[in-house]
Amino acid sequence: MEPSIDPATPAGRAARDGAHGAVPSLHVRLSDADAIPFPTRTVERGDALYCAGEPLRSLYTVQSGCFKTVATYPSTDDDSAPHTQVTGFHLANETLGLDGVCTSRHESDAVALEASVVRIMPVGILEPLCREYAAMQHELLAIMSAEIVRASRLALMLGTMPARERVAAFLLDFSERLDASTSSSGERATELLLPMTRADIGSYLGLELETVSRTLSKLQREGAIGLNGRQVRIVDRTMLEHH
Amino acid sequence: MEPSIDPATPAGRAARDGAHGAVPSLHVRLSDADAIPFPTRTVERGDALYCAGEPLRSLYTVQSGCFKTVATYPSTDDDSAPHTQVTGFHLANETLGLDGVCTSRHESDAVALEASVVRIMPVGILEPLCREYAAMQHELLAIMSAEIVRASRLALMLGTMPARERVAAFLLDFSERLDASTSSSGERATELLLPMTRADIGSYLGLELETVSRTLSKLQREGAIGLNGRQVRIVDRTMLEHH
DNA sequence: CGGGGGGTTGAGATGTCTCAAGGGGTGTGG
DNA sequence: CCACACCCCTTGAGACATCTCAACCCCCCG
Repeated sequence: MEPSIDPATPAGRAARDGAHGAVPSLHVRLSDADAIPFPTRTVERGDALYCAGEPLRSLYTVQSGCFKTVATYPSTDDDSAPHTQVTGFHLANETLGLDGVCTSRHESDAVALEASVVRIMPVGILEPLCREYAAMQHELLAIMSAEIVRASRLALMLGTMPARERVAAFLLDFSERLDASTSSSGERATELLLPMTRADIGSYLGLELETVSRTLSKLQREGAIGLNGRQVRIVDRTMLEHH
Repeated sequence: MEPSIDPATPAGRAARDGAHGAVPSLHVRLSDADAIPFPTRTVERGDALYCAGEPLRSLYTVQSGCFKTVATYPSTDDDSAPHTQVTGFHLANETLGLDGVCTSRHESDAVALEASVVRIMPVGILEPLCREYAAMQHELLAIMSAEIVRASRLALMLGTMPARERVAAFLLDFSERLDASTSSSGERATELLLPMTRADIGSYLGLELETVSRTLSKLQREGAIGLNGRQVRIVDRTMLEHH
């Protein structure tokens, strides 16, 4: 029995083409909802949009700003500190709360990394709406599916890549999504202002903050990026992509 | 027909019950589809149910047997070997293909680890059906959400746990799901017959197969498990859970 | 001015990987 | 029926990446 995963099949290539070089991303906007007058809410930097365990009332689309989602996981029951990890960063036009649908409770905390605005889409309204409009239902399913893919890619990255590649992939992905969020489609952002700390990045990438810092410094020394605190300039994109 | 997300629906409960302490899991059955005469298909051990890149025609529910899903990811474009990883194992009553909805193409390969039977649910039928029946729509959303949670937990595990905890969590999760799949609810399976190789486990857990082997051996020496090739007996559950 | 959060960098500890050898099983062809 | 090949698993020893601990800096804010 040979599982025979053929990386050269047309099918395999097609799948990868959509993936780009970088990692997760693939957030999608619930565009059909644009026409609907959902209310918005402002969240200050450091405040939680929702917390793990709270009943799920709504899904949220980021209008402006940036969030991190943080999952907490008991340290296999008792004793010491529970495992905790940043499971994602969410920029404008991306949707938050999808992981809570299954249990009707939020599975993670969503914390604003800067002053942000979200559009509130109550699930009690969203579901009937989706039953009415096929396109909308399909889009919701697509968004959820994309989130599955995003999480799987994160897992793949955490399972297979060394620190350098993880950080590089993170930067590339972030720049792409920054571009997508400003809808200045075409070229990608080359000047990034990271709204999160090194510790956040490390948590997301499965690294210690020192490792993140060191890796960024090394990328700078090698001329791949410019670095000034949270200001990052992507100097040599191919250097980040190829290895 | 209950439009809102109700934590007390059978689907909701099923989803939560699967969560438990261990890691991923959280597969749910599309129970409402039981009444519908979807066709089935038999897949021989080692054969692919679908491959990455293929257009998404159907979702599949495992009737019997076991699958692994394998994601391939180009090594940041060119040069050497592409990253590849087992992103999940799927037992009876669990649903396959969810990650393909967003792109209408499968994102990974699904390979049978033993002779298996699946129920085929064409998306072209499933979506209209869900528009008709609120409960079914909700259940599909819940399943997809559960898959997001599962993938996030895997990422969390890969990002934060040492080898020993990963292997222990894997065994506990597998035993729980084995129990769930045989619907002998209540107590959990204590005697496991793993259908996958050490390499598969390692790929899934972000470890080398040698590390998996060593870790299993150590767990055996310490009296937490009994080990005989792919036959695993869980001797001391708390030893696996608590650190 | 003092304190605290965030960031950088160094040096040693350590867990996992890598490379290598060897031991069963099982299927197949002589 | 044996022999061989192949896959899977186990175990060892050294290499290496990342973690851990620690010191220090900067900046902002009270």
